[in-house]
Amino acid sequence: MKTLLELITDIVSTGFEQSGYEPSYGKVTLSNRPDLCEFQCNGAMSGAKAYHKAPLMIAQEVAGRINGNDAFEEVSAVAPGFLNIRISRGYLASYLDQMSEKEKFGIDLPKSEKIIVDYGGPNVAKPLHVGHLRAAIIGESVKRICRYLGNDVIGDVHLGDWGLQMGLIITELEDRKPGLPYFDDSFTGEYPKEAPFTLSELEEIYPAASAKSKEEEAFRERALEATKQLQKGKRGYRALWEHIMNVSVPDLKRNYENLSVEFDWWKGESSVDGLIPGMVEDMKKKGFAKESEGALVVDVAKEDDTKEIPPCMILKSDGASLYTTTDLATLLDRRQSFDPDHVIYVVDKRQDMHFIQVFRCARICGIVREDTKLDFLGFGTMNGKDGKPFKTREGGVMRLEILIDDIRKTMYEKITQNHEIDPGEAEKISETVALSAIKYGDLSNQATKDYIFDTDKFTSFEGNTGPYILYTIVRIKSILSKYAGTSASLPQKIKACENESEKALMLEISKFSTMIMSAYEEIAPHRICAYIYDVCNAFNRFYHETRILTEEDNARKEGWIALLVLVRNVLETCTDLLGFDAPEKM
RNA sequence: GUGUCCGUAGCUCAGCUGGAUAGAGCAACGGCCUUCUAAGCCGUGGGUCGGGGGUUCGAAUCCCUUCGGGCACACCA
Repeated sequence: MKTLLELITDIVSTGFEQSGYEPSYGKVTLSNRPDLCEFQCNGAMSGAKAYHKAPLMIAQEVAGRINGNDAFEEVSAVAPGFLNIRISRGYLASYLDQMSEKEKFGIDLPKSEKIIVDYGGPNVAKPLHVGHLRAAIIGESVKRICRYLGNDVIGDVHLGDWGLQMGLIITELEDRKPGLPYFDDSFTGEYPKEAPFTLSELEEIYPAASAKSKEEEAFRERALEATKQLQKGKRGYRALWEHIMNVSVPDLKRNYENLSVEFDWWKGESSVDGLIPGMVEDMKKKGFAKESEGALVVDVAKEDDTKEIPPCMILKSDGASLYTTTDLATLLDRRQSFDPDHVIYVVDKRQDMHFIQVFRCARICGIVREDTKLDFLGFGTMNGKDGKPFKTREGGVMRLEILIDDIRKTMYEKITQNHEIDPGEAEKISETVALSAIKYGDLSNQATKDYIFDTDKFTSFEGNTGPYILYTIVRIKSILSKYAGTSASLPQKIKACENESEKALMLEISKFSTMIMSAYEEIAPHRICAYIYDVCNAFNRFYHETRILTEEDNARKEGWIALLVLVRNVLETCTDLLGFDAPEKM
């Protein structure tokens, strides 16, 4: 069904047309002066020049023509040429009625596409830290939004499991436990099933090895060689790699589950290793890849570049593959197994150069279809209150688990402070609310910008926060469940509103379809946050001045309940798209 | 150095496909609970939209320039 803006635009456009003007001048937008009107049309001013007429005259002409329309309460022409519109209560109510009857509130689904959202990007053998938080939160929301709009969507975690970090771990392990059969080239038996390390050992080995490689050139050389040997299929290294995966991946899964982040594919760089030789051969054969300074590269520069774009490196001079190689092979794999129309990467914005190169190279070499859309949603850094990258108090990297746990504890304290509540229940609720605090705090900012992670702000129940949103939903649910206790079924029919706060709430709700389309087209979850915040404010105002359950006029009461059902459904749909839920009470 | 993103209230952020008086929240101050969750609502104060120029009837928004900051610039990922 059409959006409210489209419906009104149709009427106003007809008004322009009937008055002898181009109908496209009838485009209606939300008013930026809510004190004067709800909708406005500026077409008379844009058209004034073309018709050599005073804008106000045009506006008056059109206003006269459409003023009687029963969609409008009032249409007025105002200097210098604004067309100010107030919508009629009956028309608004019937629009909301249709919203509540229709699937997905009556949005017109775009043409369905096959989409892959590539987010997460954790490295195995390394604990998730705050740097992974944004990818997970934003990517999950983007995935859900795409899916809601009727697309066939795959979320791929795209593990970092094939690069130098694996070589570093293997080399460090060899130094620590040289007796292991994995390092004995003459060993031909079966390797042990049990991993020669625990998760916490593994998590300690990587940073140690990483630090060592920066200080000892020889160690780094060995790690690079080990990486290459692993990729070439050295038996003992592959067996070790399996162990690393088996120890690390379940832990990653558990962590993502705690964040309500769910991947359809747990593929990684290693998954596409087999595709690399053929892909490279093909690039060479077709003449796209050539040798440069010992390495194999594809020139991706364009004439109109405003700066130099370095060639895309496919193989290092030692013959090993790297980040770009696996990303290209991944695109190839995706084409073969899923053939997506659109791939969206949710990755730190510092990697934009990498993706410019990969995208160009993929097109030049024909790895993706010509019409496949490739998008890079680069997100900004999560900073601490000091405006610098988020760190622990000691200055180290903050583990994700610790961060989440801290927020949960804060939430638990707040919840138990305010109410008498069963500790077990408080525990569950604080988990739910903490997740909303973290996710909303992130998503309410534009993804592309850096933002400040402020625990005090995010966990507050006041202002534009997750807990405030949940609190509002809980209020609505509370009324509805009380009403359900006294009545067999919830009424569906929304009545024309009587007071201003009710109309304001209905107007906010009516913006859903416009909002969801722009959130989708712009890949911008923060649009949803801004929308539900407005809806919540409008609801709380309405709530404050309306006694719903004690209303004696039954018809009026039922209309309100029907409205509340719609508001709740819209809000819960939105929070689900953001990746969190509301509890029944809090 | 080159490129790129950003600069809006004391703080954190919206608004940017050009429209009327630039919006929220926090913080400060003042009101509102015998009644559906006061974790709420209502109100007050707070701004040369970094500076300068231009396009336009109209610019926070588009263009140029300048200052300040973040980030990236082939053998890590």
